[in-house]
Amino acid sequence: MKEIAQILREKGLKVTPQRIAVYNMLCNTTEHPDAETIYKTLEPTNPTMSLATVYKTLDFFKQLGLVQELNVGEGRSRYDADVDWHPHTVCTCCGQVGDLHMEALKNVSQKLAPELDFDVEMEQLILYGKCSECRQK
Amino acid sequence: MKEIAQILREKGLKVTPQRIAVYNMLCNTTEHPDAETIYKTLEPTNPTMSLATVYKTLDFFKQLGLVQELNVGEGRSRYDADVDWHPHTVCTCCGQVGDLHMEALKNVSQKLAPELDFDVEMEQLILYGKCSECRQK
DNA sequence: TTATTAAATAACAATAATTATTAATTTGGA
DNA sequence: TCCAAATTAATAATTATTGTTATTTAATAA
Repeated sequence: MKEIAQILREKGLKVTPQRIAVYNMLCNTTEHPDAETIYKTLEPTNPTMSLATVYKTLDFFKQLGLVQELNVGEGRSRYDADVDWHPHTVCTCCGQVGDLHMEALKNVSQKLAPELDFDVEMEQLILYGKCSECRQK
Repeated sequence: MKEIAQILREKGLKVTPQRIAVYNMLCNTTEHPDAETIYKTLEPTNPTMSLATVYKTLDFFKQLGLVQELNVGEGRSRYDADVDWHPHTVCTCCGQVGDLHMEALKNVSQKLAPELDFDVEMEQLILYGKCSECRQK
């Protein structure tokens, strides 16, 4: 886990308890939570934090490249502290959002970039289907 | 262009001017419009149609597999009458959303499915970057 | 052609996610 | 410790979408 305080200080940005709490929460989950979930999770330990601050902090981290925003079509954004490129899985049964780390899928488009009349900066691959738990039913 | 009236009739569903208007509008554009844009575009010719009807019609078509919903992270959904699988491009400069039709990118995940502990039903690939127009600046 | 009925629509209210505003607080440096 | 600028909490506002209901319409059969 990266030292968020240090990262912020290096960039000359202010270190606040709210930022540390949001970043640590994201680093310690694989659930790809949305803003509301992050807020609810942190509420017991950070009772004065507001939801708007969670949104602003996430936006701030996004600009810094510390978190990745993900929209799987639920009408709200999820967040991931793993900013290395990787595809995501979305279970159409239980809604679980997971990570895939497969070299074979990495930069699929980059390999085709010369053929494209498009300069790819970033790509996103989302697989919708049934997770292993839901398949067993 | 498919005959929407016939498709609806075959399935025993009602053919209404609103449904025909929405479907034809979507078939005649490559812009992947959102509900608001569809509504605004149809307003001159269908002055009594309401935005809620556009939403309901789109949802209805989605269930029927006549249109595809697409969320590229703008906080709203776009719609595409081309339901064959294809990746999408999103220009980070002008916001344009385009289609790609490349066999090489088709079913990327299906080829890897056996290795995955996940039963893929559908996949979505979005490439973010610069479109040809924006690159020339 | 008209009457019937179930489905669809328009109008509008309500909700949910997110962003904007602003006064008060806090951080990091002098 | 004090100060200035950045950040936060509280809350209002906005935007996208969905829900409700009375009215209208499409399809069918008399």
